[in-house]
Amino acid sequence: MTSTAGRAPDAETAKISVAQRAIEQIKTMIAEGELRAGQRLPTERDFAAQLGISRSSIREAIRALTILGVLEIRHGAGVYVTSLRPDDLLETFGVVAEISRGQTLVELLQVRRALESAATAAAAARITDAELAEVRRHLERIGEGGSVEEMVAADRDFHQAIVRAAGNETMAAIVDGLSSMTFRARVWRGHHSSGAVSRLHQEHERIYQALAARDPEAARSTAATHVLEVETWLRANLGDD
Amino acid sequence: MTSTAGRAPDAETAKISVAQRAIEQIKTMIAEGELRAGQRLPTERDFAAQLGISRSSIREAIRALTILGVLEIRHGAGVYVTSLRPDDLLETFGVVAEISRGQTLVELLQVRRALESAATAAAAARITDAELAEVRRHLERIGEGGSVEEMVAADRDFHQAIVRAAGNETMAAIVDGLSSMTFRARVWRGHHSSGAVSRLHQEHERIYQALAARDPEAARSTAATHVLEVETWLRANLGDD
DNA sequence: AACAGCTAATTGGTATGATCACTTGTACTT
DNA sequence: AAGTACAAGTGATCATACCAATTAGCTGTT
Repeated sequence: MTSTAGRAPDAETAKISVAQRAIEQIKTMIAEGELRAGQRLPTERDFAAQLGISRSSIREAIRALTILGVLEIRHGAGVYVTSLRPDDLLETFGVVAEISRGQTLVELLQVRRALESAATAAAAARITDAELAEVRRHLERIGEGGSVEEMVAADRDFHQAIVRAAGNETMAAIVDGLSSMTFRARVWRGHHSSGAVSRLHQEHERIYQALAARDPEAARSTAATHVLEVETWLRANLGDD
Repeated sequence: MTSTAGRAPDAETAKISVAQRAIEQIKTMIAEGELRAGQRLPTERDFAAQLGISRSSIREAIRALTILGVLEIRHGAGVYVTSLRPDDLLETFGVVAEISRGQTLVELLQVRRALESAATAAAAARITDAELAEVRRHLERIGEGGSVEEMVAADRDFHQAIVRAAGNETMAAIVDGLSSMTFRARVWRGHHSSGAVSRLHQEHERIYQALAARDPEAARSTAATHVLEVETWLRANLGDD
């Protein structure tokens, strides 16, 4: 993929489909700066003719790259290259979390543990008062109780605000994709039915205190502990799949 | 009939495209176990009729999910659900690394630093003698010199073997996608022209020693230092984009 | 009966053209 | 001058035909 794109045109690309080749061509155009962020592509009809393939094929290529967050389609207006920023490109990452089951969910949480603890530590070192206040607001939303949906949304916003404060958009996009809403809901429901919600509250509070104290090491360990709690819960409830 | 009648009058699925709805339906079928790993889907013609859409549309949906690593198409044989394992689902992750530039590359390295240091620490705690020997082999391949391509391949194999030894396939797949071959080549060429290759060698050696000593903390810090070295180099050479 | 090779049915891949739906710019109306 | 209506451009969907790869079944030989 990386290596074969630019080189030997015949050997590698001979057997793959027309649409696949079109995908590679467009990717190469972007990688080499021929197509830039925000730029408009030729119309489907023109582009198909230009590449010597049918409209069906170029459409498949365009849709594939749209799925990957590289292109954006505006009905009636044309096809454009996205901003190519991490949050565009990593949107599909969430699909993994959505359809993963069993052991893979545990593995995903381990990834989240590594990333979120690093991000929370970084956030502690550079978070602004305004950002910290926002984190506080989400924390209080969680404490207010309410429907599971509201709790889940507040929970996500809490962690998202922290990770964003770390100043690494790429990491934020990945962490965000790692935990789907349906999975978060499962965790909350599970903790609710077992009366363990207070434990989550405590952990959130500790994370906030570490951030407020601008203590990276405390932030790192409290964040890791929090994800680990979810991890442990999941291991004990894997039978539900 | 399939979509609008079956569920709530969702404002969500009202405006999205036919193909997009088909994608969601297939994903839901997989998430709910209606479609299992390795299972075969109806033929394009049957499936299209079943969902009440055209073959073109179902094809777009199928291709999109193929790109995401969820489905696998076998020409003449049918469409199948993949293993749904992380290495299938995260293959597209590499696209981000391929087309990223500038600041995003730095951010990607920071993600890699967090993940690879965690994975290397885990590997130190559980690596087998056989796995350690494999790591050693790749390390010696790097030391032997040779073409840049060979060095790059050996470098990738070295890190890959370590991350795999951590026992988390998901993390391994992500880390693997984080560093494209073209980027690795850039790093090696850059260090070669500045005579700093020996620094990379030293770092690799230290990582290996930490693994051989089964010392997780040493493994964590040596791995982090190594990625940080690349990170620092990149910051100083961002003008090349 | 067992096996090899060929044939035909099955199924995905591509192409084409028609038609629908959305966006945008422009000319017209008020 | 502002707003509206229209028309051109462009993506969305569909239907159909034909090409290409695979698979299963048949045929023929041994």
